Amino acid sequence: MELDNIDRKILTVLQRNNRIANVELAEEVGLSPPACHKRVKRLRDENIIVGDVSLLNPELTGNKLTLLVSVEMERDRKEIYDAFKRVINRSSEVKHCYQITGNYDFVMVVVVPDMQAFEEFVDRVLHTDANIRKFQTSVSLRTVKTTTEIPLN
Amino acid sequence: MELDNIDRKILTVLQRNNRIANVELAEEVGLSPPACHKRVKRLRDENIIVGDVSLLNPELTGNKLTLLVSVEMERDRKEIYDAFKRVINRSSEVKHCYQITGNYDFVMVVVVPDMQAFEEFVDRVLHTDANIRKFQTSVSLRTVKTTTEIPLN
DNA sequence: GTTGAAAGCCAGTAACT
DNA sequence: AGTTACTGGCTTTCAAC
Repeated sequence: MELDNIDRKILTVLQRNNRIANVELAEEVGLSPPACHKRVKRLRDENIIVGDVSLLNPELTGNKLTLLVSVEMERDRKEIYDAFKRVINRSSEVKHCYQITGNYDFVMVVVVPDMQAFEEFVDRVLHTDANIRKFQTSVSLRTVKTTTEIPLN
Repeated sequence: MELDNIDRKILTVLQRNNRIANVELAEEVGLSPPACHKRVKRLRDENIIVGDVSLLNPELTGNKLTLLVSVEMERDRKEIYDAFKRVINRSSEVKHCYQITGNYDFVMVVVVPDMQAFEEFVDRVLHTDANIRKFQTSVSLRTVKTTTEIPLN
């Protein structure tokens, strides 16, 4: 599926504000409301837009600690990796997880209310997995930037 | 501001789907539509909900490369850090950036269309900053997980 | 907090270019 | 692809409880 200029305009707007009225959006991108509506529908149907969500103020939620955990597995075996991925996806503490090249195999961002909750996470997810050789944790002092926006130029 | 159980229910739903009709949301959380509507309005007014956005399929946008870059600064000076943070916030390639403890000072997730774009980013943001001692890049083979949801329990 | 009602705007469809 | 025209439904607000 190809995105033309109007699609990109639509997506740029919706990535910042998806509660905009279709009539407004239509005007911003230079289309009639139904034409705009059809495009948005198509973008959703074709899974260009995969979700529509509210973002919460992280400071107001009581989740105060952000940690970065690098993980090295024992062996580069697919089943081992897949099992680990499954656990990660079930763990609500894990905000992001990337499989990477280099000294470590995974890096993840973990958000918890406090250190005790992190220790519980470590016990539950990391210490029980025999396939993890080692992991290294850094404390995040501050989230400098985090965005859901993908630039479309 | 305190969140009660109903607020948390509302936020849990809206973090997954903010296009739900107010009537439906009201039913899910066990309120009348006007009462529910007032709460959602309050949550937005009080900046508990900080944004409402569409999420795009990262695979369909032409941004194909995700890299993790760890950065070590020359000195731990606030002005140096602040200048760096400003550059990061202006760089649309940077999706996330955390200031951390440990060997490195920052870790960031950079998304670009290709390696050439990453090299341009390195030249523009990293090589021109005399306050950066070194940086280390890992290629992300796969995004195992990424979520905007904050657990509210 | 609730119900009920009213207003207006918008989403979503239809018919057509 | 695009438009205009329509309508059913929803948001949003209000009053009264």
